[in-house]
Amino acid sequence: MSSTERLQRYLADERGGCGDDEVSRRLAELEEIDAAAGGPALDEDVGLLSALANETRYKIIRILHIAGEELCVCEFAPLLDVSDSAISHALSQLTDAGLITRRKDGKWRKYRATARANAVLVALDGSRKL
Amino acid sequence: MSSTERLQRYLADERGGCGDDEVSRRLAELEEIDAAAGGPALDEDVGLLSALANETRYKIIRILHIAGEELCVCEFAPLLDVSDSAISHALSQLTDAGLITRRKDGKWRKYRATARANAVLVALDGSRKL
DNA sequence: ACTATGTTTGAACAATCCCTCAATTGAATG
DNA sequence: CATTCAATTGAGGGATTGTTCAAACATAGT
Repeated sequence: MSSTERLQRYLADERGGCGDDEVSRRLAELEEIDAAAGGPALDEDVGLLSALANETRYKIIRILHIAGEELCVCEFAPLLDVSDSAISHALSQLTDAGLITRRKDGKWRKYRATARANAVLVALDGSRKL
Repeated sequence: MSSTERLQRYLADERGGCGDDEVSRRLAELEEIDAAAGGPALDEDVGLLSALANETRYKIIRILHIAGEELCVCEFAPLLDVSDSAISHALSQLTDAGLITRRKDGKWRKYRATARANAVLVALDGSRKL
């Protein structure tokens, strides 16, 4: 129980409760929050955020989001200052994360941002300060 | 102009335009998209996403989001299986990214998720498939 | 002042990431 | 079938990250 000793002192200090029932009640609340926070969505969300947390990949998503339609790799490659290989690696990661979908059209490959990708960008744009 | 040769072939192949005006028009569109995608928001967004793209830091934000109120470090530390030092490093990065705010209360430190943090989590929750 | 406790900071190191290069696949065309 | 071009894949290595440990700082109580 060493991990809760500090919490017990905190509850005694800052919240009225000095009794064991107050401590255990708050502990139960926190456990419940923890259970809700640690669901299966955690790994998927962290994977998605990791995929977006890179300038090259973020820029690809942003370009596809602004375009509002599917784009050929050859269309946005000139806008990124990395090799075609790096772009392909980036597209693979974005696909795995559920942020883009791929369509084959002859020898060209076209990519489109998913609704999930658009939702995250809209949230970022909508919460920007000033 | 070697970077646009492939694009020229693509436009000739897939879109009717074989003329230079068609190519330059599409190029202008893509340049405009690029300019919009590469604004000053890029670095800030990537920084924010990088801060969230880690299990420890994501879980802290998720806990604060669910709690809906400020929490003392000592309250959520027991829910994370890393050292206090790691938690403090995580809180520092989250603060720098604008995802949490800090308040001193005696010897305790209390943290709260920002509106921006909540907006991103809501977008993630709202776009989850089934 | 001294001590105890909560939190932060800096150094250090393993683990991971992100790029380039080289080779490969897949599709269209001569 | 050979060639050409678009895109992908895998290996390799330098850069970055995420954690722990030890030490320091800050606040409250004795």
